[in-house]
Amino acid sequence: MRYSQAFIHTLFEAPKEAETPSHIFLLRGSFVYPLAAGLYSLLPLGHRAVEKIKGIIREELDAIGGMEVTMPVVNPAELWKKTGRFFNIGEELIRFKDRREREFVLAMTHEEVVTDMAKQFVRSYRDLPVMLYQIQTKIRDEARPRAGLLRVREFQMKDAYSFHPDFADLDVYYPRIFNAYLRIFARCGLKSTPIEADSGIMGGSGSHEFMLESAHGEDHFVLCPACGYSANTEKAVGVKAERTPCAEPLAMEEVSTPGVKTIADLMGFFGAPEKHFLKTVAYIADGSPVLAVVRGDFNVSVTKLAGHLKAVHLDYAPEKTLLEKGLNPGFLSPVGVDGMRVVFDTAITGGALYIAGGNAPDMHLKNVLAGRDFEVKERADISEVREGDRCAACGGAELRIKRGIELGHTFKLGTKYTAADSMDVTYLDGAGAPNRVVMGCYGIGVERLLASVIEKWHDEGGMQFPVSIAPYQIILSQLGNQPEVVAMAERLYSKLGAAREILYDDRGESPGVKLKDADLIGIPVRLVVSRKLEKSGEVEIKIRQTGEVKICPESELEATLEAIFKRLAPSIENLPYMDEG
RNA sequence: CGGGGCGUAGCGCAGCCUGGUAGCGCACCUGCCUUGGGAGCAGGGGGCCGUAGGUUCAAAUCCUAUCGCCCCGACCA
Repeated sequence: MRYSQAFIHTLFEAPKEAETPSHIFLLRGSFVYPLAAGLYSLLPLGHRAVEKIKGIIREELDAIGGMEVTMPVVNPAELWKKTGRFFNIGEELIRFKDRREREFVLAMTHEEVVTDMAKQFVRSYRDLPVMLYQIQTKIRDEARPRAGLLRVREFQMKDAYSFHPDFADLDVYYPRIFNAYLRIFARCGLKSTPIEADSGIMGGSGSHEFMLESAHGEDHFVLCPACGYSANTEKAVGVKAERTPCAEPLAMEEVSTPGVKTIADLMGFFGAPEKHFLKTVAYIADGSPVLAVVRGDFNVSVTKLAGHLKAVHLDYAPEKTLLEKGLNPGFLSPVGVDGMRVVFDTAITGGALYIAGGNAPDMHLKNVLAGRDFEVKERADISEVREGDRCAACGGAELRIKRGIELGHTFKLGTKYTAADSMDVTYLDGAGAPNRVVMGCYGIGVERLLASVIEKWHDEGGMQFPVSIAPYQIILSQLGNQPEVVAMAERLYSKLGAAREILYDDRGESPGVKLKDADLIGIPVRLVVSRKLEKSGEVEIKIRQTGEVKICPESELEATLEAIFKRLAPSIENLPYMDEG
């Protein structure tokens, strides 16, 4: 491609809304163009990079037996009502009616549609297992799109679905997709960290998120530096240091605390550390109020609490509801609560005295003792791990909390969508008996992956693409418009263009502009021809990621490039592969 | 949805407080010149000042409403 003919319009200055590196460089480099909040057009450079990523995904999924399909974005609401998601999902799911008043949704994933296909065509155990995938537009009306392509409302997602005769077969298949994911990210130049994720009813090792460690990530995960245990913060389990029981339990007493509500205020008021308090938070779980009690130095994990309660909807209880129940926000307490479900965190043990709310305005209770002043009927791990908690897996090291971008998610779905009360998908086994189909689902956000690569691979001057997903492998910068220089550039362009994708900067711009643009758009290998080099029959080769520069005789150029590209190709060796049995 | 910030040319900004012919840099167009790190000279095109009301002889500027965008938080099947 000749730059002079290309639809590439780089910006000297970034639009002020851009703050994260990937957002800034995608805009400046003419990769994307914003249409509205969270909605972007992919310009030619961005489009090409995304197509490269999709190519890698296709290769890896085809290699483990996947078959690509295409499914509609507009889905009949009826299908989504069958699985319950029409009702369970909030405003993120766009619903509308067509001209005949029939209800539809815009698909945010395709479990319903693909399961409907499976229901139609999977009849026999001979049809299983099977894996179908699609790379298509998904629509989610996100509350807050942000950071360019990292979180958007319309995006391409690779979604894969596997169907199995039973759980054992899914367990056998799962490592293959897990390993394919590791290869996909590695081939895009990223080191991904698979972490245990919340898998709801499935439990165990049923779900993994593949994280890229990044300061601009919006997710947090826990990592044990000693044993390698890693998990989503919401799900991660840590060892909670217990408080030592007091020798002589003092009697509970009321303390007037006008306007003192938060743990921080209370610490000041009582002159006691965080862990001496009980933090009581009121939720509404599927319509019923629930109190969650954790120690003052912990926070409630909504995920763990919802999992424990088996609740679909879990929200903070509105102040109004609390007052109706005779509860006072800011002074909540497990003491003296009747007729309401109260869940205690496992950190709250007997023997130690606590300071709790008084369940009355402007009042707290001192010297509260579990078992004496309130009953602990229900105990569960409902608190979030903290940086520095000890690892529950190896018992030794202190857990670290990292920020990251979720690149992909693998999930043993089980029978959530194939169950009788959902879409009811069965097949006949060898004995002619009906059996329930078991599913797995596996997603990757394609544009987010592009943005993640830039988050990882950039410097002050711009992007530094891995050769595997760069929109062009080579940029040929012609510096000087002397006939000999032009002739040499043209010669190289046609000769190298046969084997590589090459962007030939033939513009009449000054050298500074051309070189800055080459850096900005991050093409991995830059070739320069100039008057000086032309005279000696040489070409300059610069590698964008490393900054290495070498001068190469034109006659040796192809062999030299061959070696360079071989060296630059991302490796898929030594990844934390799962045993495929 | 809560908190904060911003809407003036494609991009970055000034002008607004104190109302009076809409400006600067980059980009773009023409010509000359120039080719190793965002060159030079000369000429030029482009804006209902987000939108709608109001105040006023007069509104980018003051008032009201509304829409949009960004950041932090909540939320994220």
